[in-house]
Amino acid sequence: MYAEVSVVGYKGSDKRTFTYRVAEGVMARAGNLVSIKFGKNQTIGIVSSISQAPPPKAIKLKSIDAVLPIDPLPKELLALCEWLIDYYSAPPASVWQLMLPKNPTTTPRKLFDKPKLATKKLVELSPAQAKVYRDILASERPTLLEGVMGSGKTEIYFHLIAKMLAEGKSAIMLMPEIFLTNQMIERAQKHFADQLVVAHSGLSPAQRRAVWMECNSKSADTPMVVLGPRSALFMPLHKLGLIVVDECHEQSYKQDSSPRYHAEMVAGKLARLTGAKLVLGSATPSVATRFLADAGKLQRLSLKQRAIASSHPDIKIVKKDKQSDIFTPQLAAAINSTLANKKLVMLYLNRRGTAPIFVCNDCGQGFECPHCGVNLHFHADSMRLVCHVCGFKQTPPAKCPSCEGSNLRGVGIGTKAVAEKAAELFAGARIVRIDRDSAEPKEFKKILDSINNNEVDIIIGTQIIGRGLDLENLHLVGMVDADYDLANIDYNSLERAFQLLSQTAGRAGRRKDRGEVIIQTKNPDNKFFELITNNDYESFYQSELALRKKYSYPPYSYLLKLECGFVSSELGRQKAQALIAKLRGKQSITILGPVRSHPSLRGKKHMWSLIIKSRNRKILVDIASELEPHWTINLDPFGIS
DNA sequence: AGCACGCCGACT
DNA sequence: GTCGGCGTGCTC
Repeated sequence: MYAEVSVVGYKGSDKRTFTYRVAEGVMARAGNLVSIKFGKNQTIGIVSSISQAPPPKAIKLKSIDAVLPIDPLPKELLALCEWLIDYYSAPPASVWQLMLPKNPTTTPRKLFDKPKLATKKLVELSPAQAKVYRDILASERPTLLEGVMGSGKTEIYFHLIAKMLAEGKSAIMLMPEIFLTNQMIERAQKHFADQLVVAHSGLSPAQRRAVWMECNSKSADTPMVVLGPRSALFMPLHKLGLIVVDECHEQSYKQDSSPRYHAEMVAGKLARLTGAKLVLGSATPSVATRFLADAGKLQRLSLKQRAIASSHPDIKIVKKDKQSDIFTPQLAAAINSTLANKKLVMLYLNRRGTAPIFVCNDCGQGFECPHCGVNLHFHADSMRLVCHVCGFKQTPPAKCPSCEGSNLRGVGIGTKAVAEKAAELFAGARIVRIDRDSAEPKEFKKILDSINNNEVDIIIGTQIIGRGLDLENLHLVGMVDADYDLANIDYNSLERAFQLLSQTAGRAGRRKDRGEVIIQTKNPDNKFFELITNNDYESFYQSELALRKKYSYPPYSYLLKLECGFVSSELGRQKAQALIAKLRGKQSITILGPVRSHPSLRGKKHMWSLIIKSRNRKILVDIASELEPHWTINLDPFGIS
């Protein structure tokens, strides 16, 4: 007997399976994991099929060494992986690795104590929630659920999950990593107790393996709930009844290493393969997702009012001119009065460090990361120039290396500059800064605790504070420089800005207290701010969609982003030109580039990229599948730069 | 991923 | 010459 085996240790893209001999007496079935030799390495394979006939070409075959004592994987999941390889033109092994834990052979010790909670009864749904719940269950189509923060989406998810469990079916609930907080996990644990499995990034490899094994071995008989980030889609569940993708517009649902999949799309495919219900939830769905609903592919439901009565915050747009300080008088006054009322202030600026640029004032000489080619940011507290891509650090030189002048300085502002200035202006206020520089997991928890213990007056941070933090006492949100979010560097910048600013603004005010938001900008007349002020997603969507149509960007076209890198920059440019020449004359595509990538260096390699646009996705997939191996393939990239 | 092979420019 | 860095191809 012969087995077609997907080899996890194979990094190429041209072959999908390898044929192995199955020795007499070895029981191998499709879906089994097997231990095999590949080249000189011992690796793991997944049996995709078994056949009696030897392969047509005479090749020396190796034998399967052992069938691992693990139940065969769900066949829908194997089909999903096959689909993923085709749909994203991804290296097969990268897809198999998604599905398998690091070392599936080792038997786990007992790793964690499952909470023995009596299952807490679910809160009864309001009439509006109950209608949404019924419509989701009644519809053949997947659902796009539009609802602002606090509108009670989570309760609906929980009711749907409970219903599935009662029917003997499992559920997957995806959230962006940043929303997967202790609070959320505890809430889910209270309701689902030992039926719940959480797959967050804090798990050790051994715990991850235990969770994986539990899903694969138990879920055929005992339904389970998996709560996790995008990778949770690949948990081996045998009877799947429901997939929820919460905050489905979040960028982190697109994986930026191979396989470059989007969890929204993959969830859709898995739902079709398994017959599971699919719910996509967001207050600000991506233009692409909302467009699918308009096209009739999704049922659109919405939860208009917040479950907890409170109104949309009062949003003021304040003009900032070239001379303005970090804080306009209006923002400074609002901060002072908020502090006087013992309420919390949140200041948002989507840029870390003290200054994003460090230059010689005499000759304009800048400083770039030797590994990435991006400009280094200045951090005044540590007196370092830091690369925000790879973390490279250097001490700023005392003299300009080009003209020997000593007028070196930072230009522009980041969160550290805001924190410094705030400490000066609002003496006595207790200030914390939250961004990637301060948000090491344990550090982050400490900061959160101090906020919850009312030991903080002003929180300063990047987008992490707009998304992750849910604070009762928060009254004022100040956006220090909204123009940075609007800087038009990509076709989807506005969409991202709308999501970020409306989400961050939504943090202000709770219950009786109507929140206050002050947005500082040099262009207060920009129509965009009117839409933010009125929380008008619908108008934003319509105007953005018109732009996409005019310039033929998604959802009116598909994109393929290609990247290559060589030690010689010239060689990369030549390879790109050669590819363009080869594609010249091909129908229904537009090629943009080649341009130097951003970041332009990856170690010693100079990176070049191209964008290929088409209204026909299949054309792009075909182009991708015929490329030389030095190209990295990114279908449906998040932006073109 | 690793490893072998072959190409090419640099240097004794 | 030949050494080493770099790019490519191969693994049932």
